[in-house]
Amino acid sequence: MVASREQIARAAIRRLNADPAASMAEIAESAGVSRATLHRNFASREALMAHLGRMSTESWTQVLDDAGLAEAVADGSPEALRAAIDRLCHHNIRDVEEFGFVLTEHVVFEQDDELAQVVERCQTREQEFYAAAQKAGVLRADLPPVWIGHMSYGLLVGLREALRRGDVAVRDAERLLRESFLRGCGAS
Amino acid sequence: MVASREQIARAAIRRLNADPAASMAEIAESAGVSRATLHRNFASREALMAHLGRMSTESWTQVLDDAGLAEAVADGSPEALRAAIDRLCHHNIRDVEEFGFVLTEHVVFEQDDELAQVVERCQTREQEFYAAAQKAGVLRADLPPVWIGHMSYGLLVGLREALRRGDVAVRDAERLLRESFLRGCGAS
DNA sequence: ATCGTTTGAGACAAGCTTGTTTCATTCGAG
DNA sequence: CTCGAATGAAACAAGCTTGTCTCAAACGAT
Repeated sequence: MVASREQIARAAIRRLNADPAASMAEIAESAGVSRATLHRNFASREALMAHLGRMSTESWTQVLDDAGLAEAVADGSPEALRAAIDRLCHHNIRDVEEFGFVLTEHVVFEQDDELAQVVERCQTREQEFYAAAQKAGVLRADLPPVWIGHMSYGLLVGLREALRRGDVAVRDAERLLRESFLRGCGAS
Repeated sequence: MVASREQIARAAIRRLNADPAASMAEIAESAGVSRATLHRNFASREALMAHLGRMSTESWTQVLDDAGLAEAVADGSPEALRAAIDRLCHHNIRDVEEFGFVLTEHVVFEQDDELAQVVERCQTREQEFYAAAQKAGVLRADLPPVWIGHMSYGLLVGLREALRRGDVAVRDAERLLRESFLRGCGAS
């Protein structure tokens, strides 16, 4: 069995998604390798967490790229911005399914300055996009972009919990996220 | 110094809000008592957590009572239900400020069956209220009540994070929560 | 088949956390 | 003031986790 570094990392993510407090021994077991091999690939738990954090932030960056935020902002038309929001919801869902546990594990980022910077850059990108969407009249202007970012984060946490408990089907997730984000629960 | 059980519990909450992984020694220090006294009041960490969990669920129950959900459902008028939603947002905010760390510490509840039942009862109460609000046309009917519950939870997590990082002022919290919950971020 | 590499199992030390106990000190009610 | 109760400091054992190391076995390319 050739257990590559990345395979181990993916197994670690799966395990930590189910049990955020899993020990290195438990992670190794989930990955189907011995504790020794796990440590040969990741010198310490901190190193493993840093790697997972990096994977997570890279995935987030990828989400923002895939959603075409920059292009939508450059375009500036309401249609382009609206479409970007839809894509953002779409890609965020796969991100949540994959890296869910990172959402509430702030410790991962607080340890590593470099990682914290990437996170902040992603947040800034998002907020600038939200601000552009406000300017174009796609998002309401009476909510601070920074709050819209936190709200979006919160909705993802709630969605993850709903999926984890089986209260929401994956196929409904995108619609619920988009509708809740854009229109809320109030009857129009 | 008379350090009552409840004073210690409150100090523990404050500490755990700032550092969810705090050890018993750190909690004792934050409470201004020795480790021995902490253990005299709470035989084990599990017992302390169970007590904090109980406080949290009692507070949640109190929030639902104070918001007058049952009365609003009995009344049934859109105005009464709308007012109850406002009160729910209002009381939820003080709950989040106080018991924030519990939001993402599911472990607290998964340990204790009795606690898990109380949580479920609170969730059911909320969802029944949401269903009534949908029936009265106050909340849109195309979102499952169970999702509205998770969404509300998610918004509270996001709000807590926003408050914790100083991105949102306490005085704005209620309005942001209410507006986001009811109308979302999309421009009408 | 062979040789170098990778792996697993296990032992090991170190550190931290938890929970208990002891004992001297302090507090507070009477 | 006095005495019982509560407290703090310290030591202690036990358990878990982390990280290292060794060695034999399995693997894989040649």
